[in-house]
Amino acid sequence: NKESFSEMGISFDIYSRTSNPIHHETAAGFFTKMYNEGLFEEKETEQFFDEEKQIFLADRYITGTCPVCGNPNAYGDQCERCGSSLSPDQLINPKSMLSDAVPVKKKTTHWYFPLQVYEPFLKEWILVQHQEWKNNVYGQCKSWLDKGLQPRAMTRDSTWGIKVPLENAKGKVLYVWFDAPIGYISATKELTERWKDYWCKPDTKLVHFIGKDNIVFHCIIFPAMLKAHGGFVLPENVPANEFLNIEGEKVSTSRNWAVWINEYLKDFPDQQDVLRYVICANAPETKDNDFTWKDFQDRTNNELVAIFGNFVNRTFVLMHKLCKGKVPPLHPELLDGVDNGIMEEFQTTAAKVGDLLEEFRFRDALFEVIDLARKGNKYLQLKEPWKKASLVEQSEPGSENVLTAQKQIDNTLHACLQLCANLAVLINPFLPYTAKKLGHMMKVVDKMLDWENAGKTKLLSVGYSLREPVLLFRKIEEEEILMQVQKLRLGLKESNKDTNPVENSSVQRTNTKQNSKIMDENQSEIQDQKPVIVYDDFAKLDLKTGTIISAEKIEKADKLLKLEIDLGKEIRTIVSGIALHFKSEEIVGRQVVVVANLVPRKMRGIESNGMILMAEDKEGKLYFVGPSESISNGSIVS
RNA sequence: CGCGAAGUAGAGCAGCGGUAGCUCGUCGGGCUCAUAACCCGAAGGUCGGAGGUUCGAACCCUCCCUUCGCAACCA
Repeated sequence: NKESFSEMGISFDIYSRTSNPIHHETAAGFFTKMYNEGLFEEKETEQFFDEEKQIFLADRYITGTCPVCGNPNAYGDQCERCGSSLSPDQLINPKSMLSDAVPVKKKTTHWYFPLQVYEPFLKEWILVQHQEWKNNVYGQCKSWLDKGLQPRAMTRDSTWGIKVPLENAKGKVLYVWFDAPIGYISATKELTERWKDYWCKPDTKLVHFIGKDNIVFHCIIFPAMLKAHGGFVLPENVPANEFLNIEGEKVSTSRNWAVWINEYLKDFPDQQDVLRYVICANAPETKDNDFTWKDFQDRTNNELVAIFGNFVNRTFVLMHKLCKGKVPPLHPELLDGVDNGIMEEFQTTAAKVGDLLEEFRFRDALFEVIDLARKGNKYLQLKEPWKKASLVEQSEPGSENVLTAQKQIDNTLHACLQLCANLAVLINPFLPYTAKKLGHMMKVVDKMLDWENAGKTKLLSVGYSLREPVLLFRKIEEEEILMQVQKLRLGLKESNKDTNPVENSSVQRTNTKQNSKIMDENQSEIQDQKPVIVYDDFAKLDLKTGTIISAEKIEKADKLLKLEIDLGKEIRTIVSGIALHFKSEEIVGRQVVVVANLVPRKMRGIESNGMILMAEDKEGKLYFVGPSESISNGSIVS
């Protein structure tokens, strides 16, 4: 959430949500303009309709006998037994899963966005003009474009979402992937009246930082929408990352398989940059990667402490010992190739890092910065100012040898100090807290850390006195990471046997996978305020307590668990989309609250008779809602 | 046979037709201003598997395996 970002030194110009009125307005306006210009195909399709329930049925909600293998429980889209792809027309004795009524064909109108119209444009724009896009992004786009794009419905029959702003569109809402990316525009509007400077001027570089699961929406559908609407810039790049796992397993906030920022900072106070470093140095830029605490320790101790921190520390210690705590003067007549070489290195590294950042190769960029510190260590080693210092001590004061030696020491430490200043500038985008600490040691203003100073050789003026060194990083001990790994494992267990229901939250889980993803991207949340209802509406709900007596994962469905719930008088089968959040064995025996009079619905062939109430926190973690103490099954909840 | 990405030393990555390389770790030696760097040396890889093209393949082609994502499911 926003606080965690902020604690880690990540700030937002705007942190918004798609439930905002300005977004509804913007998305509806976007649709209206496209509609008025005739950019949608209004298509009336005949869809199967359940007259009893007065609802349109998607293909998979129709069941019947498979014409191929005779399976009596085939679906309108596919027969699970023989694997044939079907259409509902082919089914023998079709019936609605919701009511057993025989589905009738009824007309429904939706607005389709003819993506195929923009295919030539997209092919040119992506396949020709943006060959520099990352493999994973380019490959997926190419595959979609090669297959040929299809018209895509931009509206849905649904009760929630942004209403289609047309008169004859009752019960129709905008498709989530139509309105969600428009949220980026809405948020900019919320940020500034001059939002057009960002969205409508050709010198804007629009970049979407996303995960690999959202590539086509940001590279194909949204750009096509922007192009169709007109007047907007298109994304310059979409450097989608792969996924980061933790200790070999997928991150799961609900299973508590995660490193929580607030807890991290409790265990590692003031060490934001260490985590930032490890995550960036090991970012899943080209393939899925793993965060391990061992790697965290290794990278911290061997790279941050031993290379970067050590270089800065030894430079400062030597400067205080050998140069009276001041930036020593430069003696050009004594500069040799090695000295000049390291000074040139500032510039080449700065340029390299800059280029890599422009190419979104953050991992490599960060490596170059550390590598500069590594070169600093080598330089210092080669020059051995401490040896010259002992020469100065042993020789006669004022002699030629002594003067020369001191001058050489000056040159070396001058170069090292300028290098430290450069390190501060170069590391600033990655490790801002470290850059600040360095700035403090060098007694410079924050302005010096600006990128424009990267590569400059005169960031610190001669004679300026600097502070005593502070250690930038500290070693991570073995016990610390063992504790973290244990914490992770134990945390996983605790969440399994956690029986305390969340009492002050009764938010029903309504968001789908898709809009929860959009939440992540837009940093927005689902509508947390629903319209007021009368008591009668509430009274219609038949809420009962029940105990989960069995839970099993459903084949071929990632997220579904088939639950048997003891409601006292009866055992109900309920299918629930929580398999990613809970393992079946860990929820058996739990008391829950069930909506008992919900329309039955088949999912993956299993009829679900009700729904389990869940609460979801900001992180997307799910909690069962249940009685605070054990209570007899079938008790009324009101 | 739905589509895409990935599979290279203990870890993380680069190489994408010409004697297998980088950072870290490991082992031995040197040096010491420093939270120990730096230098010298060593071990460690049948480049996911099997075929094929080529004088030559980690690299090109074919098939297969594994992982992740898309799609489907997600009241």
